Amino acid sequence: MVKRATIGDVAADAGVSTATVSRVLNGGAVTEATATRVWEAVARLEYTPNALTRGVFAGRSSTIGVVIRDLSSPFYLDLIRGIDEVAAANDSLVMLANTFRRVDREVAQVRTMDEQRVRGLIVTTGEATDGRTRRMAENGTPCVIIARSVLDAPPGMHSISLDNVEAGRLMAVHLAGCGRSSIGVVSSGRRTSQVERTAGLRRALADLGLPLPEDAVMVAETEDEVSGAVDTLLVRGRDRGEPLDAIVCTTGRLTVAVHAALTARGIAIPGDIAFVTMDDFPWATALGITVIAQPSYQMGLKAGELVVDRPSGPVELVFAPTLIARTSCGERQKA
Amino acid sequence: MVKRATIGDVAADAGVSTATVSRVLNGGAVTEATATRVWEAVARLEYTPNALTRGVFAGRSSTIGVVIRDLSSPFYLDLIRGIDEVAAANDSLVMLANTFRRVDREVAQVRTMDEQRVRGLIVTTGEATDGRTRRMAENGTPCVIIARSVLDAPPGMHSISLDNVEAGRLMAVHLAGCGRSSIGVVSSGRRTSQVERTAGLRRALADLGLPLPEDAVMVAETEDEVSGAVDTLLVRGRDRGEPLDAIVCTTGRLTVAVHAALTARGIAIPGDIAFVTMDDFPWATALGITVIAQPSYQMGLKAGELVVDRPSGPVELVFAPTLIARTSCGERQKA
DNA sequence: GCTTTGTTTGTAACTAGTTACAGCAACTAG
DNA sequence: CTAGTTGCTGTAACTAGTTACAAACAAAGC
Repeated sequence: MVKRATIGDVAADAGVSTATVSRVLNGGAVTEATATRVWEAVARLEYTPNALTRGVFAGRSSTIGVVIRDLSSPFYLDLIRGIDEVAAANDSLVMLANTFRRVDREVAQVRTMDEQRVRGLIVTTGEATDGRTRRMAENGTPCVIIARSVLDAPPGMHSISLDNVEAGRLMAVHLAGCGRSSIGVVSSGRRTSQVERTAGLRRALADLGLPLPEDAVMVAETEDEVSGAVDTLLVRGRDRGEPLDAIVCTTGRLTVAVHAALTARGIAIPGDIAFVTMDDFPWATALGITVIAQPSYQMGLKAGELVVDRPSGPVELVFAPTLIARTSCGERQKA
Repeated sequence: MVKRATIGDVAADAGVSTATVSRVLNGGAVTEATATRVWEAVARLEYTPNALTRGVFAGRSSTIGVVIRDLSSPFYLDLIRGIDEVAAANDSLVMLANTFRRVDREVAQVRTMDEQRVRGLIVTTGEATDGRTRRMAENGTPCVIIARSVLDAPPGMHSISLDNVEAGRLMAVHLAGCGRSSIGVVSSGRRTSQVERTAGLRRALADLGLPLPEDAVMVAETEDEVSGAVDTLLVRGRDRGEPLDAIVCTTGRLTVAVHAALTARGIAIPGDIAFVTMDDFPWATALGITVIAQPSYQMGLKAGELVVDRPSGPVELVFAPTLIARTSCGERQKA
């Protein structure tokens, strides 16, 4: 095992002090002749500076920490790509952690990010680590909370989310416009984003004279629970005397499962039932699925910028969703 | 901005030396009474140890570096999930970088990983950084090359890849079994994995008495080039007097584009043309697309283990592909 | 009571860098 | 010919930890 060259080795090889080598590397005042000798030594010894040591002195590392709830979701992938774009433009790297939707892992990962003295932290959604992220912000580490708005955020603590109420409204208006009136909802849980989307949907539906009964909303935590949830929705609609003519899914994570549950029952989309879901994905075009898209890449870009630019106050950014109409709600197609 | 507590602050608060605090934190010989006082001081000051400083002393950081060519690919996402799993089990984190398929970015990112003194590096495919990864391996940083086999690997340099020839063979046997004989291939480029898949396909096809002409293979570097490539393939088949009855795609990255090109021309799958592609994906079931799956999650797991376990010699792992038959090649469906 | 032994703790050197400050040479000005 | 300014470089202190070594202390054995 070959030992790596240190700044001391370079200094000895070039016949100067470590201070001079440091100045050459970081652009201080040095003679051209000295600089040349140092650069030659750097090349000769294949010297690679130690970012850890630099970080110790600077008080923080140059990497951006990202804690993701669920890496399998395309939304998060695009978000990461946005963050990574900003990181690359700032000679930074992304330190990534996946919590697999588990609270204990979220706590551990955020703690580790703090220990790593990341230059900024981007978390989704960080309910369990609110205390630590606040403290990190106070310690000078900008924290960006994705998909949750933060009450009384201290300086350096920011939030980026989607206008979920508007997302629900877009779905309602679109479905009503397609002549649907009996709607069932599959939601993934009780976190704010899910609740807001359902609330937005319900409110807009009511405004259109189409009330959404409480029992027309089913929660499915995992993909396995989706099939049963869809069944229940179908039965309840029939019992109510208003057989379902539309299903809304409030999370992109369950789109595949809901679609599969519908087709497995021989239900035609949109012939029998209309289908709208959250988050655009590459295959949606081929499948003709109408979706509410989040500008996930742009959200990642903004999150990265908040970390890099370090605005002094707390920043709260709410992005607008857009409906991408395809054929799954029985839309009239253009020729 | 509140300054973070250091080990010195904890020592002062507990009335002991920094050495004792360090021993309490890392499990050295200390009196129970002392340990209690130190832990109380840690809690009181909300002390979070600095992983950078620890890394400086240890000579390396505790994070695993991962350089990915293209984060949009589902194959890489599963790979990362596998690596992340191992990292989490070892109190480690994943430091991620995306090269966006650009060589200059790959060089920069691998260099940065080296500067970060990552505990191990996992790269796809790292052709441009072969020299540096070899040196890193010699410096004691295990490097795992994904999707490329490494010649004369030094100790600590490993490779994980798919049996690409076998993947091609599986496609050939399956298509022949479905009665297809005139096959066109869309490939994504000239890198080894692509070439091997095509070669495996061609060899197996020849063994079955179905030669694959050179001009039945088209390269499409990007999604935009796919439509034209498919056109060319179709025309050439017709000109040859053997209209295409199957299209093979040798990369998961272009599956959507090839599928879209086919359906845009009103071509029925599998009625007019059979379709097989690489890499399984969630929607493949709904769409009935037959694929060659890579055990990407397992590959990530193994990559992570190679970094954590640091086997002494070079390790070369080749994984077997599996064909997942659905309906896109005109397979007989089970009742 | 003195030596031996073992446990606990502190001092100081070490990791690999950065930087404040001082020193020294060279050049210009008076 | 001296004084002042400027520019380059080295010394040493600093970042926040870890650890080798020595010292202090108590308990046990003789």
